[in-house]
Amino acid sequence: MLTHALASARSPAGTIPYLARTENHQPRDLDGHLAAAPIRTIEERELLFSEHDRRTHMYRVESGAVAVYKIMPDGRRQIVGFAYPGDLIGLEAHDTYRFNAQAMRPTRVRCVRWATLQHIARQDPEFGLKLYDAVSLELAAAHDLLLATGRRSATERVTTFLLAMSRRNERCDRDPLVLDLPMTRSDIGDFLGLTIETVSRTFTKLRRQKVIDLAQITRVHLRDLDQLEQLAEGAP
Amino acid sequence: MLTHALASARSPAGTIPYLARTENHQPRDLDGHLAAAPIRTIEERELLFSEHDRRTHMYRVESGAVAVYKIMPDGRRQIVGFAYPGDLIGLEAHDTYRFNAQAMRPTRVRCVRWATLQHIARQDPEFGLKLYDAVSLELAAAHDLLLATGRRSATERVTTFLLAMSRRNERCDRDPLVLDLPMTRSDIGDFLGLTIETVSRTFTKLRRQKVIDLAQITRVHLRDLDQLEQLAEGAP
DNA sequence: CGACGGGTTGAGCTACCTCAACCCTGGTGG
DNA sequence: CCACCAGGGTTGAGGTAGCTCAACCCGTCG
Repeated sequence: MLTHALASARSPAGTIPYLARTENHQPRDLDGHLAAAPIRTIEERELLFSEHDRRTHMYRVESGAVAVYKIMPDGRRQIVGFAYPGDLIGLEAHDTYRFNAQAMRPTRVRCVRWATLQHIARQDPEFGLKLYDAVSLELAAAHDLLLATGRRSATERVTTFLLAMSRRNERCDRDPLVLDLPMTRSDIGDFLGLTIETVSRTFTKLRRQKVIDLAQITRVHLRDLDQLEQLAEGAP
Repeated sequence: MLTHALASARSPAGTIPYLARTENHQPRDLDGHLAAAPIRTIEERELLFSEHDRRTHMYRVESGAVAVYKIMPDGRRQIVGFAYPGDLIGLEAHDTYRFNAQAMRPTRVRCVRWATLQHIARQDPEFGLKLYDAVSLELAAAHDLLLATGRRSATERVTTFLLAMSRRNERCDRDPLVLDLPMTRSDIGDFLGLTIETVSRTFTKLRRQKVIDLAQITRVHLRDLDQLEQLAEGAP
């Protein structure tokens, strides 16, 4: 779906070897089916589906943005990814959904019944392999997130996140220096494993260092990409 | 491959909803092919493959144990999983390996050329779906690890790890109360995102609390499963 | 206008990291 | 056979990054 966000392709190949260069291509045949698939509209904060729901559909985000997360028994929340237009949700094989998916803003998704996908895959072996490829991308994204959060400083996490968002913009032919962050500080924190306070402090620190600008809360301008990359790799 | 380790199935369904109950089943057809596949023997510390190597094979561990990890530019290491007998390695679609795989002890693996797998999948749609299922399991395992390490205390991480190992034993019809840990403290630390010192201290704390016994370094006896589970969920 | 949700900022605390000493075991070689 | 060494593990003391708690700000909505 989206932790692709953390995959960076800005750097020359090999510079950040631990961040896989995952792209958000979907199987071509899938595209065909999705073009015709019905659209469902969900409002801000509305759930697309919940954990343990019977897994009926696979979705592709058309517009808006969706947070995918789990709630732990003690109430803590781990966001495993943000899905943007073009991203797939609910792809992995399981008879129930393993996450909650909640719209961060008004969102439209195309819905494909899982049974349909399975049916196609049984007829067309290539399609099955495409599904396999798509989940592999998800897996790479999950590993990227794992590396991005494991034993790294708040600054490293936040800058990695910003660079990933920038990279996503680039892929979608949008300005890689101007980020629109539909998620709250709390969302970012629950994604990166930080508290809202630490996220906030890190943003202001970056602003003071003239690495970013915070015109509005949801709008971040990247001022110094080079230093941002330095910071993401652990520079002081 | 193996972060399945962190999937717990000991608890009644729903008790630890954030730990998916992933099993280490492989596609049945795959089993057939693996039974006939050639065996490669690797010594302790030897690399099965390295990151960026051309991905030629998929492996199944027959005996021994393998650590799968990435090295970050600053030298830190993140282990993404431990592969035990029955586990698959190098399953995900990518033209190069995305990790290093190193034997933690003398190990035998069966090797299947990726081209062969692909060939079969093109002929037999069911097989493609099996691959898809298998990667989905990997994905679930990666998410489990993400939840296990994200913003949780050292005690929670270590106990979760121990319970996962116990669960693995149970699946393999071995004593779930006696764990054989082939990995060093450093390995455990790099897996859970902790330093060796913290891992060590946590072990001795658990020993003092009579939750575990440490007969030998590589052998852990679980004394109080209930409390272990309490601790894994965040009890003081 | 007040209430509320989200964000920022500050002060203090604590869990974990760092650094350093020490122990134990197994292997090697004189 | 024992001395030595190296690698892994444990334990302690001290430092610090990020968490907690709390106050405050600001924009929005009723």
